[in-house]
Amino acid sequence: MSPAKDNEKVPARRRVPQQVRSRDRVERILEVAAELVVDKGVEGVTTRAIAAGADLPVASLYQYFADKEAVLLALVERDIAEMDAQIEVDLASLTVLSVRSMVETTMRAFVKVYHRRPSFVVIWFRGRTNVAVQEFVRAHNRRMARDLFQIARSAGMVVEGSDGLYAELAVEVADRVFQLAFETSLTGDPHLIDEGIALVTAYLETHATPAGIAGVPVR
Amino acid sequence: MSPAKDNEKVPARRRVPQQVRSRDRVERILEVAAELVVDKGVEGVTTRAIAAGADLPVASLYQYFADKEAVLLALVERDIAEMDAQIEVDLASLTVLSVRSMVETTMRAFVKVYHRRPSFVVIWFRGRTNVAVQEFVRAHNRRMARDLFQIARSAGMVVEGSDGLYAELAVEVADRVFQLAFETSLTGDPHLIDEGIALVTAYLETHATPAGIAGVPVR
Amino acid sequence: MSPAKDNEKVPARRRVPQQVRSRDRVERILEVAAELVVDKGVEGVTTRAIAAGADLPVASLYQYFADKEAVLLALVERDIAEMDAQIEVDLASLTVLSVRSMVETTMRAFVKVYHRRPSFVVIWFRGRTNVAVQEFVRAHNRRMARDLFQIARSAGMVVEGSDGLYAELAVEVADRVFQLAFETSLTGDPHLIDEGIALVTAYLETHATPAGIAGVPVR
Amino acid sequence: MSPAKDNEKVPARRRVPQQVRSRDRVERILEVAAELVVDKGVEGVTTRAIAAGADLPVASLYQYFADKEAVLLALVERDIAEMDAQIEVDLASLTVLSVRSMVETTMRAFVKVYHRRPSFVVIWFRGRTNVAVQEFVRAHNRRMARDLFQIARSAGMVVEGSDGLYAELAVEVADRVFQLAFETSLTGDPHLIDEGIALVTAYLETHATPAGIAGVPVR
DNA sequence: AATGAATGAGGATTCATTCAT
DNA sequence: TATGAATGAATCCTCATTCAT
Repeated sequence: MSPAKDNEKVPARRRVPQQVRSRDRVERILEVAAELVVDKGVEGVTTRAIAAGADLPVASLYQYFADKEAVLLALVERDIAEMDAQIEVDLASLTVLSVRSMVETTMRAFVKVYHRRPSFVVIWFRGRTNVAVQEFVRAHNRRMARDLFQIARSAGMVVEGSDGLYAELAVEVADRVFQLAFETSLTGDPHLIDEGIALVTAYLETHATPAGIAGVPVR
Repeated sequence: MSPAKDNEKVPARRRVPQQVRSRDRVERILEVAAELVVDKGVEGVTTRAIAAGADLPVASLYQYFADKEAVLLALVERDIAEMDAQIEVDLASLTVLSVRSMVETTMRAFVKVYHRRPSFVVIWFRGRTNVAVQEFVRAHNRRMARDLFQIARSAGMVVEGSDGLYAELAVEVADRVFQLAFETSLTGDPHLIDEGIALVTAYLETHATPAGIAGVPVR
Repeated sequence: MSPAKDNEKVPARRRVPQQVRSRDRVERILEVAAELVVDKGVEGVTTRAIAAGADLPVASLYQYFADKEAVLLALVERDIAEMDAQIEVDLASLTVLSVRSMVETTMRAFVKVYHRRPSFVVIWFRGRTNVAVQEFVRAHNRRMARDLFQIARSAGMVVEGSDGLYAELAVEVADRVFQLAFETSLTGDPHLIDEGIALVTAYLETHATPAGIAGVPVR
Repeated sequence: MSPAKDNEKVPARRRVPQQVRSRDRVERILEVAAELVVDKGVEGVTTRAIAAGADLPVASLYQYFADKEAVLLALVERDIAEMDAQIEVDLASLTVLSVRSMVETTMRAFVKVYHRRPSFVVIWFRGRTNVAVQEFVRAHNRRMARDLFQIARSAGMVVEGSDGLYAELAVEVADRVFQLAFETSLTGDPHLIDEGIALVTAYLETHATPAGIAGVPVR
């Protein structure tokens, strides 16, 4: 993944060595920030601490990131992209689409990435301060809800007259169930996750066709 | 300067007035803190700001509270007690107990108090930093779940073999639905609240007896 | 002069020793700031430098002054008060009031204080950044112009129909002449000062009665 | 990327285009700096801001200017040259030379350029930090005073024994009157300007011959 | 019980300039 | 000539807490 994002100042580069060094540094910064988040919480991510950890002058942070918040946002963007990829792969392996299988597959995909990316868990579930992060994840949730809803509708799983709002609420509720499950442990309470899947499934099945509940084979 | 002259006998009332003053001051501190929370967010609650608002020396705060977090905790404790009272009153007025009526009554009772106590909304739904607060509310949620579960079981609304964990999850999910509904507005998104009630009801009905779904008259 | 001003946070004190230490510190801060101004210019006055010079933690500055600008303002206020006193004394010693004697006496009084207070010279004539200082001196100039105008009018020195605006302009022009004279040297170019006195006198005499030009004995 | 292909002969014009580009860039830099000065004050002129405004790398500024102060100086030099030109033209149109007509013409010429070049007003009247600028303008003022004095003396307007110092002081005082008039408004207080002209005239007339006061026809 | 005074520790960000390429 | 990258050095200010009195 390119480190270039809107919220990062990525200097145009001319020579390969520079580029490489630049990328290294950006990655080092993100890495250190991720560690700090996990070790000391979002509040522990200070420009001083990042700079010290990455062995850089504080001023150099501002070569790569507009400000401190942009570092957290970059972290979140990276992890969200990973979630999208994981969901896509996992959904593609389904042979039967049902409300239950879609919910379970999607939610388990999230859990996989949460395990790989504990820093996301901390930033998102424990420290919702950063407005940019909040808006980014919220927008992503909406987009994801829409996409999943489209898939379900194309497969004839959704009852007539049902709009995407149910999907959005379901995604947000799932998000909060995860928050609950990961609030005290970085691995997430498995029982809570199972129950959460059941809960979201139960809710969405109230808006599903019989086929959506029974399952339709993927063509 | 006091207008008391040396040759007047000033009655030596030391105990009672002190206590009274103490209570006044504590209340003033809480009041100011609540205002600050609503106006400037949890981060806006600084010892300086509280002291200035309550017209007290900063150092005097530490006569009444161990530290800053204790002030927020006191605020939360007060509001939680109010919720318990509201729930008790509202449940007592029910003539028919059902999963739906209990869920709706309880959740609406919360909303009533949220409206009366916007500071709780801000502390709890927007600023989850304070560990003491978190543990307090979590413990309260568990206690409440247990109590409600007992009521429902006594009324024969719960299927055999069901344990209190469902109730706990339901309470926590409800909490997160409220977080969602109150995240952007202090009045709470009414549509989201309605949907949340539906969602929690649907979930709990999967563990209810037919009587629990149909309703049982209160004796 | 008490160091207490609106722009200083002066803590109420209970015991003499505290009070004394407090006053000492305020004075030490002002002293250090004055030295810094003279040595390094207004830009050289940083919170760090003051704190280092006064052997205080930076944070302690904020016990006595609201912010950095308040320190400069305190300095200026102190010096302005000294000017007022000097002017009052020197004018009181005049036996004959004339435009020339009033202008000369007043302007020379300023010069005396400029010599005693080089920090004022630097702050006012070389670094007009600080808005609070600017407004304070400007307001003082207006007040002084009004006062002098009243004295002159009471003595029958001012022609009918002349308003105080001429006095204000004269004061401001005198101020600029001083700026000129002190811009490159802290002692002020004496020739320029003499010429400035002549210039302001010439200007004001165009609004003076014959008595004002010739002089009236002080009763 | 340039659209030039390898097999096209690209004419090897190296000198002229470079020069042209160079001049363009210098002009763009000055233009941006002037805007910044007016919009954000002298303090708002940062190398970053100039570079951003001129769409140049910050480092490239140093190809054309020794340092930041040099940019301001260049701006001032340009504007001062314009003033000289304006004064020359305006004085040339006089048919009668008198102290009054010379003072008025010269001072009004300044005002004209101040209106055309608000950046000069800000740099010179509100931000006297830059030493190079200060020395340049001061030197120019002296030269101008000498020139005007020569003209006046050639025309027999100056009393015997009068030296150029009076002219210099007059110029500097005029400068300070302008500072006063333009301190709060970029258009200058017209009343103050009129009074300033009167003031300078009154002062210089104390050193003028009757012919200088009455006026001498230009040959 | 009350509080004036004091402060250590830390916060984010900006800036002019240099230099290897 | 041109410039991307890098940075040392500063900047002001805030905060929770303690402690002698």
